[in-house]
Amino acid sequence: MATTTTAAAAAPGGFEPEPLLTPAEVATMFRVDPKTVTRWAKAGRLSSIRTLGGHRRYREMEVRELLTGR
Amino acid sequence: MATTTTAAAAAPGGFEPEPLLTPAEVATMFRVDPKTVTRWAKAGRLSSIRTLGGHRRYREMEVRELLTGR
DNA sequence: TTCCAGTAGGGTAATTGGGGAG
DNA sequence: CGTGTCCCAATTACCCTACTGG
Repeated sequence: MATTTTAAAAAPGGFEPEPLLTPAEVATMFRVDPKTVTRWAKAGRLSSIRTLGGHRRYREMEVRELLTGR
Repeated sequence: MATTTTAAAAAPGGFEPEPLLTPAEVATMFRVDPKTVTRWAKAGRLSSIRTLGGHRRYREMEVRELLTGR
């Protein structure tokens, strides 16, 4: 496997899996409580993807942009 | 339009093989542990195809729909 | 055939969601 | 108005050993 630096492909169909972050990871990045991140998602300030069990996952790209000040 | 197959793998007998994903691939897409994907399959939340050795394979189409909130 | 990363199990600890009060 | 903390139930992550897939 020639995984250079941008290793992202996980599906053989040329399908690109999107990098996601857990609530705890986002909370750490913003230096807030995970509950606060959940509130942001509920308020629509932050888009979230749900696991089949109901847990939230956040787009790394979106979080990075918000951290960078957009 | 006789064969409107957009672009699919060839199969003897005009049979269309369905794109399948491994537990690790599905786990990466949802940002969860492969064991969690197995749990989803056992709970019936996600349909799975079993290999002759007992390993599970998942339909890429179904996984993508679940990811997109379908 | 051998090799080994990945998977299936089971069991237990850690996160998360949701509500609600401060 | 926004955040951190408490509760409980549900979901998920990590531990191990044995077997499968390419």
